[in-house]
Amino acid sequence: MSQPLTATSYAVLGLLSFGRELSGYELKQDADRTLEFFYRAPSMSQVYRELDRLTEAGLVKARSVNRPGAPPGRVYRLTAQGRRALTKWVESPAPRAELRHHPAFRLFLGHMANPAVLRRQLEDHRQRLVETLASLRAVRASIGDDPNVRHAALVAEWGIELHEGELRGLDQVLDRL
Amino acid sequence: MSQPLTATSYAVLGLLSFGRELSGYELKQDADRTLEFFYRAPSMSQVYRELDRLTEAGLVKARSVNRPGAPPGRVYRLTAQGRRALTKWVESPAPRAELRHHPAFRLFLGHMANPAVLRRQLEDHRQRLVETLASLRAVRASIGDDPNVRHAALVAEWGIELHEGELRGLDQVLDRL
DNA sequence: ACAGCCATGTAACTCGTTACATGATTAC
DNA sequence: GTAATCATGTAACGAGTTACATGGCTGT
Repeated sequence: MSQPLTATSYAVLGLLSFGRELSGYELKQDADRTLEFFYRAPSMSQVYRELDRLTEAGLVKARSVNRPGAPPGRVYRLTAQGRRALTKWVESPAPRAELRHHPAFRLFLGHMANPAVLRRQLEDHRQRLVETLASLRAVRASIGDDPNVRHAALVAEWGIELHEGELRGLDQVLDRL
Repeated sequence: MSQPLTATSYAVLGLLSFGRELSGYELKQDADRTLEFFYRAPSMSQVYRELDRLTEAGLVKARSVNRPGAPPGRVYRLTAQGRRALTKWVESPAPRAELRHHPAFRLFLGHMANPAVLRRQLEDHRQRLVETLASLRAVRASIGDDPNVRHAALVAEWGIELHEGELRGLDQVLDRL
């Protein structure tokens, strides 16, 4: 009996759905570069655990490789069954988006803090927001209009609007604080 | 030796920092109404576990009560030590905001889905977004300019801008899809 | 020879969840 | 009397984290 898969399992499956065979290590790097913007990138060890699980369930298949410039390892690809399972998951109703907004949490409890410290917190967050926006714009630009990653481009555009809204709101807060 | 507290512990502590004594049950309700907008509201059982932990650490204090219209129970209040601990936490650097955006995740893997099903997913999310915005505006309006909950009002305003940005981005995506 | 990256895993642990158990009070 | 709400917990589990362990390959 195979245990039920989680969103993280499908994240790994999803990264393999773009056609390239990937090692656990490469999967982690991909996750850090793409998934990170709208989901949580799993830890290295979690990636390997998911790969074991997905292999056992027959959704991915490993192949041993000896690549130049790297120690021997394994690369994974989707099986036909994995492809079907992924499609089914993508088409199943998505749970609501979850937000764990620590800086907003601090603001909510602002009556407990020194006002200058609170403002500093928000300004630090503003800096990170600006950086995130720059990364997102760089990602969007690097994609161009490659139809292969059309949806990734849309996600990037969506993320830009979302973060611009957050930045506008934050500036408003800093004004009124 | 008391175990280290988590963000959830401080959430409970934070809800008690507005001055009212609250029961575990009331804390859960408050969390669902306020925290929910920018963080995760803990489950009922988690709230009780945190209260035990915070009591043991001397950060909150319980008092037995018999209120009309309810079975006997306990209400909690912050201790001076709890107040200090909370201030220290609020003033400590906030981790970055975390997003687990399931609908964006589905869009990212849109190449695996039937286009009509994908669009439907996004339209369902749009509906929820509109509802969230309405709730946030209602919360903001109900607060008025009560200086006691000034920061909560700012969080609501911030949330409105953020979600408006997300909605704009989503409509753009739906246009281009 | 040593730093740094590529690569794979195990062990211990924490957080938080769901399911379950219990029972008082109030309104119908 | 019975359903809904208020109220408090326990037990079992799951998902994911950090810390640790291991080792090969490449460039300086």
